[in-house]
Amino acid sequence: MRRRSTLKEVAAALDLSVATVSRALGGYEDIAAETRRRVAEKARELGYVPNMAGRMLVSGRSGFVGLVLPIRGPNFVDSFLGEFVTGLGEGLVAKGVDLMIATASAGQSELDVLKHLVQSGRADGVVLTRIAEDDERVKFLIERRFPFVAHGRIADDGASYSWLDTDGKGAFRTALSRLYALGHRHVGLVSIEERMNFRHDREEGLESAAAEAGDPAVRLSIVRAPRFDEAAHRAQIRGMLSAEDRPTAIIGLIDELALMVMREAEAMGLAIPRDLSVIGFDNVPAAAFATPGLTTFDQATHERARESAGMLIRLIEGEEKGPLSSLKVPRFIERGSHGPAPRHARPRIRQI
Amino acid sequence: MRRRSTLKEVAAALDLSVATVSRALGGYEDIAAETRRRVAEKARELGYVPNMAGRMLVSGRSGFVGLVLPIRGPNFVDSFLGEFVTGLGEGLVAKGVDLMIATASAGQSELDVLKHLVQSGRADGVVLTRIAEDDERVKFLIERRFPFVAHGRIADDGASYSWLDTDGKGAFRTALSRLYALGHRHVGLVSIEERMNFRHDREEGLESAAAEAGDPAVRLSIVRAPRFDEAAHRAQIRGMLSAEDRPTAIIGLIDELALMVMREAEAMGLAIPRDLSVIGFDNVPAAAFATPGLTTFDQATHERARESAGMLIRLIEGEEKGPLSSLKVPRFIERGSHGPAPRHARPRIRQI
DNA sequence: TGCCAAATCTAAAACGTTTTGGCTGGGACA
DNA sequence: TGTCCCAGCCAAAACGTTTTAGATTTGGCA
Repeated sequence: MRRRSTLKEVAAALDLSVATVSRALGGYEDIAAETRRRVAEKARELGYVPNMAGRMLVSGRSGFVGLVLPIRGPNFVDSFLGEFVTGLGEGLVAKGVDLMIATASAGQSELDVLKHLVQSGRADGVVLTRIAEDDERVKFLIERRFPFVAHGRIADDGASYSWLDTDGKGAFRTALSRLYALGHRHVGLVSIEERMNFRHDREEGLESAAAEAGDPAVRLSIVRAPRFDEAAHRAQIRGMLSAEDRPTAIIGLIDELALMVMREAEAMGLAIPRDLSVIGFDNVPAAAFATPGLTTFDQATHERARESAGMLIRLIEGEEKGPLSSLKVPRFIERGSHGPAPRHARPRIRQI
Repeated sequence: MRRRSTLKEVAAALDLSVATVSRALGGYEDIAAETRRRVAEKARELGYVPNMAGRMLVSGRSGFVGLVLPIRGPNFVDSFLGEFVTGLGEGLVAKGVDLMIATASAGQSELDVLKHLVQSGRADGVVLTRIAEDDERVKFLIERRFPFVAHGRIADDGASYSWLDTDGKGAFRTALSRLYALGHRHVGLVSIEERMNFRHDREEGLESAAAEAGDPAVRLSIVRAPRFDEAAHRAQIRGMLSAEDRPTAIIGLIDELALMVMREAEAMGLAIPRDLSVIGFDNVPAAAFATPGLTTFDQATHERARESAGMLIRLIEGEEKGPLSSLKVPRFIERGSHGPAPRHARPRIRQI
């Protein structure tokens, strides 16, 4: 088993100086091509791998990009985050940057973790997910002039920092207009309580589309419960479905909620899409697999994550001065969970 | 916004030497208590945060532990891995160690990524998940004498490296004997094709328990499909359920598969648990939420991950010489998805 | 032959920390 | 009074790299 060797050792083996070896490996032009070749060969032979610490020390960069996992639990790494992390990792590794994942330990807030990350210099830039309306992490980073990319915008000003986002507003407008065209007039939305940006965005899309329909018959019913409180969500869904004038279509803020609607509806004896149309957002794997398949929107999380990696690296390298941004329109995936509004008498709800 | 300051600056501000400041902050006894106090105060005042690179360089440690994400996709970060990552992160941060996540980019194997991680010195130790039978990563790390902890054992020798694992064998024995006691004689298993350790372990448990029942009526039907090939799994499940002499109980190697069984069974008009008992493994959130709730085993992934963090750190610090190991028995979570075998499907033979 | 520019290489400094092996001054002790 | 010890502090080296400013060599040309 060969020990890791250093520049000094490679230099000694070739009777060159450390500086020459360093520059040769760096591909500098002021080193003769032949020398570069010899150095490269010897380095390989000795199993030379640059020491990060040495490099970091002089460059002032850590070669890491940080991601702070949100604190919710116990399984807050949902399929979105999982996909995001892998996409990010792939995008970074392609540029020779590594990804560090920071988690909060008991008693630490997400902001504390972020501060530690930034101040210790363990990361050269960070990626933020799940931007809240008026997010304190964003404020901190901007004030600190620390490179970051946010997955999601802040409600008001989108100009002062770099972000990339999905057009949830547009997506939910699309959803409503499709449903409207299919005859639905009363549409439900199962949403969350947290003041997240994407929630705001999507709800706004739904509301604006409803208003623009110019049809007094159009009606929206919105219920909200804390993000991970399944019991509360279920209760609200049941309440919505067992109301005398229940919606003929229900949209889930995210697939998870839409799938919950489907299951509750089925448990109550409603057939989908005959008695109820359901639309989600995210296109999680389970959405394709549900019966019927869940109609939803795909935001290509994996690709967006790769893209944010590239964006962040450009920011860190200082290649770009101004903030970057990118808004992508999610793809509408039509499966079997939505259809024409039921014409006639509604089936009796099975009491549970 | 205050710039990060260095030891030198703190030293200058107090008219002390860098060495003294370093030792004072390190809490060494050969620095007067009063001096230590003054140093600590000034360091706080100046916002001193130790520079990792400097520290790494002299200590030879990076302060990182690595985890290589398995390559499968697109969403290979399932709920197990998500929970594992957060648990690991929490366990590490408590010790001042950070977690780096390495992903493979196109064309790289998981082993390549691991090698890079180890050779570049970016991590002081690694955690391995999803151990295959005869895992090449394990071999590499052992040969290299690189500290690591595996979540899962290698089939043959469990002595030569550190691991922690769940007693899947015991769990599946439990599952079978419970089902047997409830009158089930023909039990199905929906498994995967990959030669993973946990698969081997659990299947063995089932088979040994079946053999030990000493009842010729006991019969096992096992089907296997590639881990992420949902279509294949569904087809196999349907095949199993539509057979003339279908099992009265089906066990899923993991909850995901068990839930799939439940959905397919319901789609085929079978009531659970009246017509079919289903048992899973993992206790994913969806298991509690399914109707009826899925009976399953809980391996407390989060806590196990924390534990592996502690184990790995002890290994890195060199506090422990010999390999460490820990085998935990998963908790049997009885929900509504299993019950007595249907009478008509099979004559009662005898109670155990 | 002498000079100059280009090509190639190098010494040394710098990055921020920890650790080693002292140094210093004062009190205890003979 | 001289010697020794000890608490408290420090200078310098070391870790491995990159970069800067220069040194050396080579060959062309007058």
